[in-house]
Amino acid sequence: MDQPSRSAGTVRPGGRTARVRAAVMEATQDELVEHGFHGLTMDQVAARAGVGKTTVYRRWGSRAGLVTDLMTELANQSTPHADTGDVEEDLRANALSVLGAITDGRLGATFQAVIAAATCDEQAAGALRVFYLRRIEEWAGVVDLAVKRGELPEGTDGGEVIRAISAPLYYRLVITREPVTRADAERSVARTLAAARAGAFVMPETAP
Amino acid sequence: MDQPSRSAGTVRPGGRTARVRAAVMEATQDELVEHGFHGLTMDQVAARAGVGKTTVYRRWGSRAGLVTDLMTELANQSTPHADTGDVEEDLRANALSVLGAITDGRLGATFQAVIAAATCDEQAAGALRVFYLRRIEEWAGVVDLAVKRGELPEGTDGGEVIRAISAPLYYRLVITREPVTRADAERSVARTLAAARAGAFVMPETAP
DNA sequence: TCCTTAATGGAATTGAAGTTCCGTTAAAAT
DNA sequence: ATTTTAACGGAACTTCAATTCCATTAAGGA
Repeated sequence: MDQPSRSAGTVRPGGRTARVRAAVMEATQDELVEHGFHGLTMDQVAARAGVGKTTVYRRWGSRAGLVTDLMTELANQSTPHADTGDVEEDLRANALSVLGAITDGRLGATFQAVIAAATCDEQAAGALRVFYLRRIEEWAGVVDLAVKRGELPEGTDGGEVIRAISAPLYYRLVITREPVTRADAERSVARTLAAARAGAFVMPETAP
Repeated sequence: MDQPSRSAGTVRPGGRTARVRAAVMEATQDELVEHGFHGLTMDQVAARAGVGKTTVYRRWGSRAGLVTDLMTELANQSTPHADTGDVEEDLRANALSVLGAITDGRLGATFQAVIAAATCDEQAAGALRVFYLRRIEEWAGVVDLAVKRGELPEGTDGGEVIRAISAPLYYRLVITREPVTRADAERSVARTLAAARAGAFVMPETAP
């Protein structure tokens, strides 16, 4: 068979190839919004994009390949962290951004699809991990700044704080499947901040 | 076709029917451990259980039906919450129990499978929600006791505390897909407790 | 013990997802 | 403008999960 394949679309990326890619990505998102990841079929995507299904298989290989590509695209659009001069405000901005990514119609459907895809595909799981670890690293900066300003204890682990902010939201989304609201986001910020101020995010020294 | 079906196996639940059920549940778990939810097929389960696949389809309807049944069985085996007289100990017991459910070979594979199933099936999602909401309600008791003992502020929301304990563990498991360790469980307890002591889990009064 | 029928299981059928074949189209180089 | 060949796309083919059919087995009541 043709490879699942990073070879197609790289040598002549102009004109037609680019149009095909755009149409397929667009169609994939539309299908995700309407049917979710489990209802996504290569056939439907191809038809909707007005493209031969051979092409979709050749360039993306599988449903997971499609959502992985979509995720990679989102990763490149990610914005730098907030910097309002106040940790609480910055963390709130982060929480609301996560809330949006989860609940927002088109974007939310895409994220939820990638999460679903990650439960059954290594490639999608990898893309998801890379996306979030980058994002965590980026936003950890607001904690470092807060420490420098003396708002939080010396040694507070920024990455862990950022994880703690979004964890309850994803818990509701994936595990208990309760609605995720703005109030949940606000509460998460308040609780994480309380713990951080109490020094619960100060990591023990590991270096000699 | 036959219904997906709650009618079969209910009128004559003795002898053969019970044996078939036990064999199928056993085989389902084995298959989940080896191939995960996405690699679970009705065919394989039937073969492994030494049972006609018609029977599996008739009684469980789909892969999601199988894992849902498994989940329901686990729900009935759930144990009462700890009561050591010390919130920290009790919450640690909860965190370690969650950790075990996630990482333990056979049990962990089953839970992860149900979580995966829930991303693409309403029935499985419902079973998952019921399971966790029950569990949360059960363990919320340790917080109520702690409040009575004066260890935590009056009005602390037990359900929210319990959710906060496990949220970071599931976040690592499902979203960033990092290994989940005992240290993560301990940290989660420490942080949640710090926030709780600071009153961050006291819910605003809603009654007049 | 015998009878009724619930429940099972082997085998054939269906159908949709995935794959391959090969001719056609159009980038990009000359 | 011409040539080369990357990339596309229609259609036939393959594969395997899901479904249906019907004969067989054995619970549970008389």
